[in-house]
This record gives sequence, C-alpha cells and structure tokens, in this order.
Amino acid sequence: MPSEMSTVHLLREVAVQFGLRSAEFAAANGMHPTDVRALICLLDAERAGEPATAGRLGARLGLNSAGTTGVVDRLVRLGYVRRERDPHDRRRVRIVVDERAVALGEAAFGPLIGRIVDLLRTFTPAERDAIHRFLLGTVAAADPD
Amino acid sequence: MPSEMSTVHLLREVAVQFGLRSAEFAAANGMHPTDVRALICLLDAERAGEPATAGRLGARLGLNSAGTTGVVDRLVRLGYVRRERDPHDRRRVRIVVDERAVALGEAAFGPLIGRIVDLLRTFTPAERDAIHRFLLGTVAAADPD
DNA sequence: GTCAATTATCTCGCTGAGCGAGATATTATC
DNA sequence: GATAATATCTCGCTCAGCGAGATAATTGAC
Repeated sequence: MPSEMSTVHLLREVAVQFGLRSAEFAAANGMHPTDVRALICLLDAERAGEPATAGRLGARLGLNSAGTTGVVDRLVRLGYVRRERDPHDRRRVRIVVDERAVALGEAAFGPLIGRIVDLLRTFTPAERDAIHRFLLGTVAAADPD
Repeated sequence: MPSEMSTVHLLREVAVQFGLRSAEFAAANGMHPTDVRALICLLDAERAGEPATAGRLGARLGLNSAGTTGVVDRLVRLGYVRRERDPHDRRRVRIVVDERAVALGEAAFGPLIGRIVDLLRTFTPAERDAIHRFLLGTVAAADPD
C-alpha cells in the first residue's frame, strides 16, 4: 500500500528518466535535447492529425519565436523536416516530418516503448483502464490550458 | 478500453507537461530549466536520505563535470544551496539544500502535487496499487542502471 | 611506505542555444 | 483602405554546457 506521495515522486522520476534518455539519444546523434523533444512533438502532432506549425511547436517546447526558428532550422539542416507555407493562412509555416525522422524515432524509442507495452500487458483490463485514467487526469492537472 | 500505445503516449505527455511547468517556474524566478531540475533532484535525494554529491547530480542531469560545477555555482549564488566537503572522502563535495529551496519547491509544485494526490484518492486501493506498480515498472524500463 | 592509477571536482576557453527587440508578410477588423 | 492583430523570421547578445586539462584526495600494488 504505497503512499500517494511515493506515487507522485515515481511520476516525477519517470519524467526525469524520459528526459535523460532523450538527452542521451540527442548526444549520440549530434543533436541537442530540444531538437529531439521537437521531433517527438512533431511526430505526436502528425499521428494526432494536428497542424504542426512553428508557433505550436514553440509553445509546446516553451521557446519564443526566435528559438523556435532555430530549432526548425537545425532539423531542416539535418533533413528530418521541411517547411511548407500553409495555403489557407500564408503567414503560417507547416512543418512536415520526413520518413527519416519517423525511422529515427522508432530506432531511438521503439525498444523502450516496447518494454512499456509489455509491462502494460501484465495488468488486467480494469487495471490498465485505471492507469490510463490516472495519466489522463495527471495531464489535466499539469496542463493549465 | 484504451490501447497500450495511447497510454504510452499519455505517459510521454506527462513528461512533456512536467518539463514545461518546470521551465515556466524557472523563467518566473530568473533561473534556468536545468537549475530547477537540479533543485528537484537535490530535494529528492535529501528526502531519500541519499548523499547528494556534485557527481551524482551531474549524472542525474546528464551534464559533464564542468556543467555540473556551473549549475551548483548558480544555485549557491542564489542562496538555495551550499557546498560542504565530505569529511570521509574529501574529494567529494556534498551539496546541502537551504530551507529557502524547500520553501521554493513547495510554492512551485505544491499545488500540482496536491491535485495529483487528490486525483489518486479517487481510485480504489487496488487501482492505486496497480498505478504504483506500473510507474515502478516504467522507471525500470527507462533506467538502464 | 611510496609511487602509480583512479576518482571527484574545478578552471579555462569556446561554441552555439535561446532570449529580447524589431522587421516583414499575411489576415482580420472597422 | 487604414489599422490592428497574428505568424514567422533576422539580428545581436548572453550565458549554459562542452572538451581538455589541472588539482587534490583516495586506493591499490609492490
């Protein structure tokens, strides 16, 4: 019967570890931690079918517009991403991820994701549902909206 | 019945949101994201009764020794932390957190932690246990040791 | 006991990530 | 059609964090 606080600290530990794994992967590929986080955000947006503009990316990374331009420049230079003007609102720049970026993401985080999926499968459906609801609630608690 | 993958993505989302909140708090207090992460690590170590040396801090933050010296210098300058030579192994520098740092941490993350604790209390003991075990397993899956 | 090897931290010099301020281009408002 | 609001980019600058190497303390081998 673990205390509520120990569970909260575990949650933080997960965040710390995810950050460390991203940073290690970044260093191993000549990228910066922010670049990896950006790529993850862009892949997430792509999967969710969301726009993926420069502005949204910056907000999600906590960067201002200048910093955002810098990240996108680096990803473009590495060939993981390209810029496309949004035809409907030509102020916007849509950021399109290349297949190479998808492959990179899988190579980097596939094994970790696989281990977590395996872990989830050791729980009953009811338990999995509770875990999912808890994480949903945590995101809501952390996201001011 | 959410898919395993959607739960994994939620977990990543939690990590992203925690990072954002830390970065916002850092900016609001004239600190850098790394400084806040360092403070959290030091407070965690203190609570767990672990040593909290410069080297361990650097490893946990993914910094090399030069960068670690820099973080500690900044925290010392801000008065949140002080250096103390370990009497048993005088190569080591123990990093002692000030009460001000504890108060700062509570002010910054207390409300969020409170919301998550409240959230946990909406689950049955069995569900809470499953959540805790899942997070334990996730840390193990992410931490190469 | 002493000399080398190892460990923990720090210093120095440098690169570049990300900030603030402001420019530019596009769209919405009146 | 002028004005305001929005989205992104450019420029110049600061400082976080890296690599290389110095310093100091400890451990191990002989």
